[in-house]
Amino acid sequence: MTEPSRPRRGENLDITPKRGKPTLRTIATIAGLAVTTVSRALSDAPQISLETRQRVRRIAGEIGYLPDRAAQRLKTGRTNVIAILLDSHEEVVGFSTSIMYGIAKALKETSYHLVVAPNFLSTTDVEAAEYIIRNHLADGLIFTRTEPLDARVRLLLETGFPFICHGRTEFSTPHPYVDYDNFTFAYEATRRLIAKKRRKVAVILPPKRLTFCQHILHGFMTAVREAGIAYEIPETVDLDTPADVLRDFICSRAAAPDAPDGFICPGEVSALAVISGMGDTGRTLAVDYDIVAKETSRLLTQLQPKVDTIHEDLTAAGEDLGRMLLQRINNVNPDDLHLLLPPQINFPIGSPIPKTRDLS
Amino acid sequence: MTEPSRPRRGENLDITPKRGKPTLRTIATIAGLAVTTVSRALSDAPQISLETRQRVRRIAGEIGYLPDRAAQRLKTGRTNVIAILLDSHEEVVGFSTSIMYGIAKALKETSYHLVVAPNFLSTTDVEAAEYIIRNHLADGLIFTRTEPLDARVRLLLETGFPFICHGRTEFSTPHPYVDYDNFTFAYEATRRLIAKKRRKVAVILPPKRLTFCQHILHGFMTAVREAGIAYEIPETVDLDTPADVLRDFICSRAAAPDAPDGFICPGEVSALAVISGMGDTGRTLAVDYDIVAKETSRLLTQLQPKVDTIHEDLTAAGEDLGRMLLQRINNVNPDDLHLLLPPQINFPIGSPIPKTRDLS
DNA sequence: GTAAAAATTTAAAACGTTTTCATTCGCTCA
DNA sequence: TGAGCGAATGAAAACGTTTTAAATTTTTAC
Repeated sequence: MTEPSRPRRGENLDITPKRGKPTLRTIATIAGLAVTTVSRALSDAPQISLETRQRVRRIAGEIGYLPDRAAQRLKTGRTNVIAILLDSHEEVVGFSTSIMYGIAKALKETSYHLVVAPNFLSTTDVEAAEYIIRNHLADGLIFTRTEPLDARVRLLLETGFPFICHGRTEFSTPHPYVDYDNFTFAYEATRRLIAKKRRKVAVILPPKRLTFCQHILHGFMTAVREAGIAYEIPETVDLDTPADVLRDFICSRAAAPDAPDGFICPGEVSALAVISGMGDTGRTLAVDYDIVAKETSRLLTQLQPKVDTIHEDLTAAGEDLGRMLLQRINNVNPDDLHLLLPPQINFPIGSPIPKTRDLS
Repeated sequence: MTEPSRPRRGENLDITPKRGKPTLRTIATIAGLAVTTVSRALSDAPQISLETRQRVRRIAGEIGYLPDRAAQRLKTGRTNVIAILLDSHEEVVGFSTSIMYGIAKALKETSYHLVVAPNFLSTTDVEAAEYIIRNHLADGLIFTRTEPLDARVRLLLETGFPFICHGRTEFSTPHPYVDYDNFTFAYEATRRLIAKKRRKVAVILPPKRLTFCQHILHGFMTAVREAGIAYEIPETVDLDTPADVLRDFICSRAAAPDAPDGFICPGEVSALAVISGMGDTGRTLAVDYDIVAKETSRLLTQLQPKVDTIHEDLTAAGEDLGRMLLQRINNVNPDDLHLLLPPQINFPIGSPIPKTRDLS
């Protein structure tokens, strides 16, 4: 047996690891400590003496140490990533971008990163969620536009994978969500039109399968019934209908003698389509008819003669989504992770309204 | 020497690893092979016999094996991730979303994921790029809205980190890019207005620091000079100006006796602002003035009396960006990774134009 | 002054891959 | 027959962490 090739203590002077980046071992060698101790010192473990902790921190800072995420992830099983199912539809201007911007804001000072899940394209949203769980691509998942019995929610509840969604569902098991109070949006929007003496109001609803369609419908119907006025709910178009199709529909409808003289538009594009369609048949906004629109960007601001708007702050929603998902990952009770964001009404409202009547 | 403790073939029946997920070892045990061989078989290494290869593949499929990305990443140093610096501005409708959608499309069948870099928010874009390089957060980087001497490009060229950008620069070192032919856009747009007998044309330029501002200006000036007509370049507003401010500007300008009767709008929001502003002072589109707008969503389609548009397909650009970045990561020569996307002109053009005169 | 207890530190074994280097096995060729 | 060869497989060492269990030092208690 020849001399063992293992270097004795201090013998290995080549501190720099293969790839050039400093590792725990680099710090350990410099400080004359064990890797274990360094690891503990950096993660504020209890047993490390204050002096050692500070010295390790200082060295780490000086040599620009950054933990290797892959190694951490391999060891701990945590990815430090949250994923979002990116929506392909873009009828609400800047929808996904605003949400993502907000999420990124919430993740800013954490160790988490945001990955965009390759959901769309010949894959359903459920399959995308499945993909994320199976590959353990993230520690948590965010998605939007929920349905009452959303298949994604069902899957995630079954597997116990942490998630939060933008929009409510009707599952009996509670789960985290952030939603916008679309009931109040629709209720106040409708009352505004009624206050402006409009006598037949119409609402452009979101696709029926989406939960928030029910909320808007509910708010709309409540106001309409309270006032006892005529109303109209177009069946052949919805909020996701391309602008030109929607406009053509409005055009044809405007020609009829019983055409509505008030419109609730829960999206800026639909508002533009209505204005354009009505304009084509000689109707003037604020004279012959009125609109209350949901505003999510600065698109409508000041643009038209005067459109009443109710604002929905999607970036704020994104920030809440990110923050609350992190809480969920840290085992906060889902019952404490419900948030209903209030509409920001950009016109004077009349009599006080009953508060949040739609929370089941 | 005592009996070695290594289990004999088939002796270790505890196939399932701690975390429940099948690993290479699971397959190896089932197949009675070494982990090495399994790894090779799955990665199509040359020395493995066809029979073994097929058997391993079959078993892997049956037990639902998925490689652990963290382990691969730790071992190989490759992250299998590409990052995008998300732009916070959203004056071009759906800009970021469309690009990301395209990138995701390009990444679809690869092992790559897309992460959104936490760039914005009290951090400059350069710092965001630095962060990504230092943390080795991704194998490649995508960003948009380049400047002629873009600080991000400079940094990335220096460090040799793979990247591709949307927009050109003026660096002498070649680097991959995808760009839209904004020269032709502006040139043809201007010629269209001239053909419509407009006698004074104005262009809403992007912020001056951006490269594509120069291209638009160049195309505009070329057409204007060829025709020898009057023109106007507003100095106080640009494409990133909020819609309401832009509209107020147009309003005030429209009142003057020397107001333009033709507008180039390289973005849909600016087109709406112009229409609104001109409308406020009693000017009618297609009668008193004309617009040629760049169209990136379906927002303007059919909406207005008749706006001439030139289309820019941002999703296609995103797809090219993703595809070409992967090529760059695989060491394709940067000189071969240049792409200039042609405008899609939605109106009849007159005489043939010289082709791509703007490529230096 | 010593034994027990507490406070620190450390060695070594994982996590699941890839990769280097060795080994086995059946052949061919002298 | 056995050296030499190529094809196929395998053992073991990494990659950079975290964690379990053990060892060391220091403090406290008597």
